[in-house]
Amino acid sequence: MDILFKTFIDHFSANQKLSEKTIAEICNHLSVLNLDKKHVLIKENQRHDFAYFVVKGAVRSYYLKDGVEVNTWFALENDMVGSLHNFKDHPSRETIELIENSTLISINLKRVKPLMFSNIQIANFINAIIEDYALFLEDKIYFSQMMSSINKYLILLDKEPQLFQRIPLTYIASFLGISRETLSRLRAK
Amino acid sequence: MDILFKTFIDHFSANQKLSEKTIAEICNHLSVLNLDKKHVLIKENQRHDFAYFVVKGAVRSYYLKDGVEVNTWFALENDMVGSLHNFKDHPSRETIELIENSTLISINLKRVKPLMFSNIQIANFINAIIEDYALFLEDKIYFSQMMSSINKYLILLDKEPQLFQRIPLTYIASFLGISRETLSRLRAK
DNA sequence: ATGATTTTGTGACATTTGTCAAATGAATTC
DNA sequence: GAATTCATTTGACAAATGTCACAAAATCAT
Repeated sequence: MDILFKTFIDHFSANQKLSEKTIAEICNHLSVLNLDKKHVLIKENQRHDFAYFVVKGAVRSYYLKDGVEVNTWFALENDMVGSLHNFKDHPSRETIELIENSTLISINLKRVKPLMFSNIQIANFINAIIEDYALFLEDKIYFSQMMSSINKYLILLDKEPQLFQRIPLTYIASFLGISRETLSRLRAK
Repeated sequence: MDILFKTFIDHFSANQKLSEKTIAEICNHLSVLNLDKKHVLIKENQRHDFAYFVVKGAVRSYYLKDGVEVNTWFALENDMVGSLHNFKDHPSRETIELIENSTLISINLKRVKPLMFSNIQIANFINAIIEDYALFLEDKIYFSQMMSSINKYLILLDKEPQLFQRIPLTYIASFLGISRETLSRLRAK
C-alpha cells in the first residue's frame, strides 16, 4: 500500500478499526496524483466520479457569477476536496482548481459507493467523511452569517493564518463576500 | 408501529430495503410528540440527545447576535430538525423553537448512533439522513453566496411560497441577511 | 368587541460597501 | 535584469442597505 494512503485512511477511521481486508478494498480505488498549479480538477456543470484528499498543496473552488469568479472554499493539507452534489452524481456547480503544485489522493466514488451496502466498515468510513464535511459546512454557514466582514477577516486571520501566506487576497475577499478594495481597506486598520 | 413512523422511515430508505427487524430496532428509539407554538426544542449552548422529523407544523432555528435574533433556517412538513453539532454531541449553537403547534417524531441519537457499527442497514439509513442534510447545507451556502438579496427573495418566493404564508417576514428578513425594512422595500416592487 | 400587542410599511438620513480609475508594489517570464 | 503580467492599495463617487422614528395594519387575549 502506498504510504500516503495511510494518512488518508487513518484520518477518517478514528472511531472504528478497519480490517486488513477492508483497507485493501478501499485502497483498490485510490490513486496518488501529482499535479501542477492551475490544473483544473473538476469543471463547473460537469459530472465527475472522484473526490480528493490533499496530501500537500492548496486548492480552491469557485463559480462564475455574472462572469466574475466567486471563491467558495480553500483546501490545504489533510482537507477533502469534493462536494455532495458530486457524490450524488449531480453535475458540479463549482470549478475546482489547484493554487499550488500539489499531491492529492483521488477516490473513485463510483466504485466505492456501492460497497457501502455490503461492507459495514466502508459504510462507516464514508459516513465519517460525510459527517466531517457536513460539520465543515455548518461552521462555514455559522461563520458567514454570524460575523461582520471585519470580524470574519479577523477570525480567519486567527484560525487559518496560513491562508494569508498562500492564497491571494483577491480570492480571500471574494470568499468573505466583499470586494478586494473593501478587504484592502479593512486591512489598513 | 405508529403509522407516523412509516413516513419518516420511508423518507430515508429509498436506496435500500430495510428488514422488519431493523425497522423495529429503529422504532424503539422514536416517539411522537405534539407540542405547542413557542415550545423550545433545543436551547443554545446546551447538549441534546434528540433530532426531530416534522410530521406537521413549522419550526425555526435562531441564535443571538448582539442580543438580536438571527434566524438560520425553517423546517416544515417532512423536514429534519437538528444539527451535526448535535449529532456529534457538541453543544448547540442555535435555539430551535416551534412557530406553529406541531407534530414531530423524535429520534434518540444517543441510542441509535452506536447501532451504526453493528447494523449495516442502520448505518446506511443514518447515512441517508446526513447526506440529505449536507446537500441541504450545500444548497443553502450556494443560495446565500450566489444571489443578491432581491434574487434570494424572488427564488425563495418561487421555491417555498408556503414560507411566506406561515412565517413572519421579520424572521424571513433575518434569514435572508437583510433588515426587515429592506425586505419590506423589496416587496414594494 | 375592544384594547393591547405584534407585525409590517414608509420616510429621512447616516453608514457601509461597491465601482471605476489610476498608481504602486510584487512576482514571473524571457 | 528588463519587461510584462498580476496583485494590492488608494481616492472619488454612486448605490445599496442599515438605523431610527413613527404610522398603519393585522393579530391576540380578555
